[in-house]
Amino acid sequence: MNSPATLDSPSGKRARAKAANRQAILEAARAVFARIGYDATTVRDIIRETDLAAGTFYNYFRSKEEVFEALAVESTRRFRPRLKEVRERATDFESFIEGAYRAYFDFLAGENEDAIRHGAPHMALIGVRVDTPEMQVIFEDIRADIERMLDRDKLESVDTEYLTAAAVGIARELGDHMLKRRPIDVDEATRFATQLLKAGLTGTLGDVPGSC
Amino acid sequence: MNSPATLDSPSGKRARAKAANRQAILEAARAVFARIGYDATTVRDIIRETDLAAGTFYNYFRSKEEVFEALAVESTRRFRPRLKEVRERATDFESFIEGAYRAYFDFLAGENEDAIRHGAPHMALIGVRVDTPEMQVIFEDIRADIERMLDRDKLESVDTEYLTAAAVGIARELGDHMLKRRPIDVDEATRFATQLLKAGLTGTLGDVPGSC
DNA sequence: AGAAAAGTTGACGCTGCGTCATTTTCGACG
DNA sequence: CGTCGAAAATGACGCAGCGTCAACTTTTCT
Repeated sequence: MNSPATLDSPSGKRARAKAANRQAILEAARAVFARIGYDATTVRDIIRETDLAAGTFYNYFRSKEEVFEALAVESTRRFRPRLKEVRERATDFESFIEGAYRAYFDFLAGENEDAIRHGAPHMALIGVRVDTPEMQVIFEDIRADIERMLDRDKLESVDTEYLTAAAVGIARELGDHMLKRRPIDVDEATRFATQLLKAGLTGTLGDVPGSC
Repeated sequence: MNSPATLDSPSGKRARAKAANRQAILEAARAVFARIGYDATTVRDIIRETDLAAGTFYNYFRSKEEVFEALAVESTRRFRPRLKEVRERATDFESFIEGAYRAYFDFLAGENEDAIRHGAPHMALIGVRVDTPEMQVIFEDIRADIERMLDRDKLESVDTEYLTAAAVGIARELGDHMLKRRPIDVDEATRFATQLLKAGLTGTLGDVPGSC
């Protein structure tokens, strides 16, 4: 009659400990990266933050780089469902773009709010500027979305890879600058990015001159 | 009757050696970064590529990070005059944007052509994605240019920081993708970026609806 | 020429890395 | 329960690269 386990904690004590250790290392790493910066951080710094021994670290990750990557993957994992929701709600190109930008800027603000609150000496942008495979998956997601939206709406004579790259570039750079302003204004950044891309696109699509 | 020195090599033997050593270290670093990647590179790897001793490295740079930064500064130093020329030739906003994008993409292709020619296992993008102070200077340059162009042309009710960020973001991301295509087509990237930003801007500026 | 200043050298002590033999913990089964 | 094998944790060890520094060499100045 004992219920076997909750959903996210596996059956045995063994497996539970394993998951907990992995998580502890990830959290410790996040903390240390934020405190002293990624470059300065050593594997020992990370493991010291947990109650594990040095050797144990290597049961979970091969290196500090791999921990970082895992953190990045974690971030993208958290972001993807948001994008999916946007995709499902979107009725046309504009609403998709707007939703996607809002989702990204909002996510970015959320991810960095701890770091910001604590003065964030370093590494405010965990998991953002990195080009992990997971990041490329998101890129392709967006590209596919854009392609679909364009098909649905109008022409498709656009270089969707470049268009996606431009959209993503705007998001990244604008996001960085948004984070530096106080108060952080997600709406403002969303409006700016959306309008720019929307207008830019109609201008690009409407290759045909005199479309008025 | 002995001519003192050429223009770029200072008077004494001492000073000349110093400049040469510094340059040797920078070139060695560039080579090693390109060959085995920035992370894997050690100060010893760099110095081994020169005929200097380990200790000598530290007479010139505090760390491998500092060498990298110096390389980045070198890159931006080489880029800035190109931007200046564009600024001087530009007659209106569009020609400036086009010139700036072309200058950047061309520069990027040039900077990476060695790495690309040699199979570029790593580190194709030296001095690009880094946010050095020098990079921020260029950002501000561009922003000032954009502001001036907008004043000259029309309104100025735009958030020029965000606009610049968007322009730069497009350049960066598009540039990355341009480098991955064969053959590398600077014209194509320039056309795409220019048209997108131009159209986006008229759409943004022309907040007034029905501008036809 | 001789002395002082500037620069180079490589050996040294130290820190952090990744491994691995040993020990501890867990869970399966009689 | 007790026993046993597998899984995981531990921390000491050898090693690699770091940054320093006292000794040495080269240049410059007078």
